[in-house]
Amino acid sequence: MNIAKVVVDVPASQTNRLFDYKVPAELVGTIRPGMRVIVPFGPRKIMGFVLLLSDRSEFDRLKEIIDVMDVIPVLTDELLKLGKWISEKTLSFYISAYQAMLPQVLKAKYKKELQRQVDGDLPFGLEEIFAHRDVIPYEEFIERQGSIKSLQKAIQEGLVEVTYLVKSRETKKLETYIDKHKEAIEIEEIIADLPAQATKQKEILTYMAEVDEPVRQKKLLSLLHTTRAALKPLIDRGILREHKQEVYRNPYKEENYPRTEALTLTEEQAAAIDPIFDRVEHGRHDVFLLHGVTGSGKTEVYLQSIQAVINNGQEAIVLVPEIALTPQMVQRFKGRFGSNVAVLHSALSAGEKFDEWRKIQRKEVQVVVGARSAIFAPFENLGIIIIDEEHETSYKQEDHPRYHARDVAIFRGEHHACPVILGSATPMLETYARAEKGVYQLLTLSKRMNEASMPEVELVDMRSELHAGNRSMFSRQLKEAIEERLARNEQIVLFLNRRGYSTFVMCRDCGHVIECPHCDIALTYHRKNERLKCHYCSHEDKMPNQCPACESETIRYFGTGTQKVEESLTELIPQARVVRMDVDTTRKKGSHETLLNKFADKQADILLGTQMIAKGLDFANVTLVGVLAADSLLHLPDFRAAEKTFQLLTQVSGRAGRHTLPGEVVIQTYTPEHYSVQMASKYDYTSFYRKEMEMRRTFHYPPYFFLALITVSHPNQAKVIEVSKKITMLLNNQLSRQASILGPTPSPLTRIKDRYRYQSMIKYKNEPNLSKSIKKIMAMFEDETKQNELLISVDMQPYQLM
DNA sequence: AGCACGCCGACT
DNA sequence: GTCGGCGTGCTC
Repeated sequence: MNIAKVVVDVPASQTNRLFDYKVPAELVGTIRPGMRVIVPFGPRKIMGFVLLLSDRSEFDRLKEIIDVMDVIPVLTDELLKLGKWISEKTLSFYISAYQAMLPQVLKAKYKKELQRQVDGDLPFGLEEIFAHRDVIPYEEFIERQGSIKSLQKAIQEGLVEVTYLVKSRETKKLETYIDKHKEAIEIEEIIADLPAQATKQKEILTYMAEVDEPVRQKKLLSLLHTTRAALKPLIDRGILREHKQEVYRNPYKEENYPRTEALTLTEEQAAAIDPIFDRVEHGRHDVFLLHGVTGSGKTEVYLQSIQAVINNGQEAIVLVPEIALTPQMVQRFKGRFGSNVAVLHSALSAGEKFDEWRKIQRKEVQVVVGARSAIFAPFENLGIIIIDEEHETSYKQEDHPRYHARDVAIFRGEHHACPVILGSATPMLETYARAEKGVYQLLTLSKRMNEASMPEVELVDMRSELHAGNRSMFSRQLKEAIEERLARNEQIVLFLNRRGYSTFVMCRDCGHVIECPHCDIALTYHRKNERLKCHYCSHEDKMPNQCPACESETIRYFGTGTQKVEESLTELIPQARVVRMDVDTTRKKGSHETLLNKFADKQADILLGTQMIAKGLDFANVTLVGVLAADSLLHLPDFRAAEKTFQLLTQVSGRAGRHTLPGEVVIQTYTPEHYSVQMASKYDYTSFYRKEMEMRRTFHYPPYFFLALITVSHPNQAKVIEVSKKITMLLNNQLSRQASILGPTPSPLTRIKDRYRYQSMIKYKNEPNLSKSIKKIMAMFEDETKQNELLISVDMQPYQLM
């Protein structure tokens, strides 16, 4: 077994395969699959992952592995298999899939250097750049405009050599520890012999004589109110000893999390958790959809399931949407499981993430709570995988490899024969459909805990507000409700969805929105040429002067932001104290927490915000939730618009009246009759599901059809159109008649960074050869993709149609 | 992705 | 002749 099959760190189609290397004698037995190695590749040195060890190779002129970068494999056998599967599923390179499963710091860093080979000055003007140094970075040579020709000549004459370096970025945090180097009795003698004025040294020694373990230098110095100046002579004299010890960067100090106990489950919760316990106990894989209304106690079900897994000696992964991974959320897991939890969150520094990851790798924790990429936690004895808010679109990675955490979870669940729990108050249509078909097991929590009822929802028709002469963005009902709460000292959450506020065109009189006749999707307004376009099928229209439905002339496109809302709010109700939370006010680290604490401490009456306040927040004193514009998401050029609207309204409404005080929700909308608004106001998921399924069937969207999105981009628009058309044609030839190919059409974001983007969408039911066909087509453009600036990207089961 | 090699036009 | 631009093909 002295031949290693290696995936090299070169993301290109020609190198997307295994390369064989000889394992040098001194590394036989050390090198194992899943380790990173440094290998020669052409004239360079690069990093690679060992996938297999073997004793044969087709290739007879093997080079040797230069070095190994790990002591323990960074990828387990399971993750090696998983990476292969992901790259095939998402049509991405093996190397990209493996890199995506590891913390950033394990990516290799490359450096190219020039090394002087002779004494004395270098000829051809090279000495000026070397400036008597033996080694200089190649980068510097280029920066200082060194002549490549001269360099080549010098290399040929053996005066200079090019060397390549491969480094890992990982750094371990070290702390200094102080230890005794003499017996306690000896130390007492030394204390007695110290000069009278050496008080601090005496204190230090007295302290050290009494402890039996090494002490953190930092702790020692602060405890005795002294500095290293007093410590140094003791170390120099060999009485004490210092050594560096690795410590974890610990962003979540355990002491900050008061411990909590398991709560008594409601009847519904108990019924839901039983089948989960059963699968944990019997080590059987199943996917459960835990469909529970907001405030029904899904988290408690997770916590107790995890406890069972821990008792079983196994491990648990919990995925939470990035945006919901708040301190409040971390508290719930740390509070229950203490230091047995690792947290992986994008707000952590690269080093902190690495440390958390290593706790998992070394099996120092049994639970990991994190955003999407935590699904790759290198556990080897998984007992459960939980995906909270499974409908969240952030579980789909938007760049290569474009994987969905749910698919990865199910792969791992099958491998470990353990249950996968998908939890949501508003499951994705695809998920619920699978639960209905019996592919997933449905578990339902229909009631809130503490007998709290769902808040009453009032729909306000903004068209009639307008007719009544109210042109502000606050309806009379909402204003009144806010004032009522202010008078009672209760709190309010106001929700504005800024993202949706884009460019759909709506009549302010009748609420009519201009849609594409073929796609049932709002047309997008293009300011430049005053035209309306469909981003799915390329249908185009000119911007009308009057509403096609009611002939009113108040038809416009929409656009506004939270800042504007805050201004008009303080104008309307000057006594209100407002906290605004959006991307702008939460950019700084920790500001998220600061703002929420301010609201929790009742230093503010109103929490005004975007997406980020829709989820997971739990404030007992909030009795009113206002949604300023329910339609904002509804008319995005996206077939999931209705679903997203329903989900958002339901989530936001769930923020009110979660405890003893009853809650109320006011939803402002221009289309109160739309089924997603209607059903959300009644908390009627099932009816919404039926209606939306009908739409999806009619318009050939998931879950009835699968999608694949091919995006072509290039600086030259004509080129993009030409290539996209050709691809569409080729696809039409290769796919079955059941499949339909839409486009090419300009992407919603048609030009990014001076590149034009066009896309084609494939809707299909059963195309076993689709991946192969797409690969074949991409291969046809390979030459152009390389030399030109042509880019073809494929997204299987896309979420973001941009 | 880099990097070398080699072919071809342009210039000392 | 030979320098340098860029297209082509390879990396175990």
